[in-house]
Amino acid sequence: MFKLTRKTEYALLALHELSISAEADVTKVREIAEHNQIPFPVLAKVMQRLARHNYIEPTQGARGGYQLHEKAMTTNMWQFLEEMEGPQGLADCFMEASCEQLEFCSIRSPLHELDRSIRQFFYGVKLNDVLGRTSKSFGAPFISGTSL
Amino acid sequence: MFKLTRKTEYALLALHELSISAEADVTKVREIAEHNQIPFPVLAKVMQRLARHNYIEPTQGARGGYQLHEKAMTTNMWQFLEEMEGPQGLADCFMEASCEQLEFCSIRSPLHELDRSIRQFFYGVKLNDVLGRTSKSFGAPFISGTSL
DNA sequence: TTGCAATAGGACCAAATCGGTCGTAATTTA
DNA sequence: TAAATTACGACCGATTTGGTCCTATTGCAA
Repeated sequence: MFKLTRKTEYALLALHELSISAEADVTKVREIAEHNQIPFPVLAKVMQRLARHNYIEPTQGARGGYQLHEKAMTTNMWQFLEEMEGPQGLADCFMEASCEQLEFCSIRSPLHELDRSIRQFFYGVKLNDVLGRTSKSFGAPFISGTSL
Repeated sequence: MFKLTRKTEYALLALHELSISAEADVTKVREIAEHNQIPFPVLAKVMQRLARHNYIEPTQGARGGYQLHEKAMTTNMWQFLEEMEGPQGLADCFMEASCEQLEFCSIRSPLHELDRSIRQFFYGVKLNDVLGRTSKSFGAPFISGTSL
C-alpha cells in the first residue's frame, strides 16, 4: 500500500545525482543510469516526466543532458508523488468524484479524515529532505487529539 | 501509492457492521455482503482472513456467522494493514532484507527515516478511529524539526 | 439421521498495473 | 553530414488485483 513505484525511486536517485553535481553542468541520462544501475530507456522517460513538471531543465542535442531546477527541491512530497504516480488517495472516492454507494458508505467520513491527515503529513516533507541533502530528521509525527 | 485495496475496504466495512450490531449476535456474511453491495464469495474470504488474525470470531454451521472481537478495535492501523495486505514499506529494502546496491544507494537513509515516521503515524491510528465509532479527529500530523 | 445453511479454502480467470524493451523522430554539436 | 542526445509512442511479459466457481466441513433442525 505504501510502496514507491520503481519509477519514483529512479526519479529520486536521478534528482539526487543532479543535486550533487555542479550547477553549471548538464548531466547525461546515460551517466545517471550507469551510476545507479537503472535501465537507460526507463530512466530516460522518467527524466522526461521530471522535465515536464519542471523539476529539471533539459538541454537537447549532442552534449545535452539535464540540470536541476533548484526550486523543485522545496516541492512537497505529496505534489511530487502525484506528479510522478498520478492522483493519490486512500480510496478512489477521494480522487475521482463518484462512488455509487457514496451516501450509504459507513466509513467514508473517518477514512476521509485519515486521508486528509496523510496529505498534511506529506505536505510537510520536502524533496530536499528525502534527497538527504539536509541532516534533518522527520521526527515522530503524532496525532493531536488521540492517545498514542 | 496510498490506496487501500478493495479487500481492505471490505474488511473495514464488515468490521463496522459488526461493531454496530448487538454483541451477542452472530452476523451472517451474506447479510453484510448485501448491505454493502460486496460480492459474497469475496467478502467470505476477507472474513476468513479477519478471523485468522483474531479480529472476529467465527461460528460455523447453520445459524453461524461472525462476532466482533472487541479487543481488535484498539489495534493500530499499521498492524491491521500489514495483516490485510502483507508487509508494508516505502521500498522493498525496508521489508525484505536484501537490495543488491544497498551500499551504493544514495537515498536509502533519508527514505528510511521517512518510512519510519510513516509507520509511527499509523501506529497512532486505531481501528476504532477509522470505523467512526469515536468523534475523534486525527488532527494535523506534523514533522518535528522541519518547517512546514 | 437426513437435509440445509453456513463457514473454510483451493483452483482458476480476466483486467489492470508495472517494469521494461524497441523503434523512430527531433535537436544540437563537431 | 555524422554522431550524440533528448522526446515519445507502441508494444510485451510478469505481477497484482478483483472476482468467480467448486468442493469440503461444520452444526442446527425437522
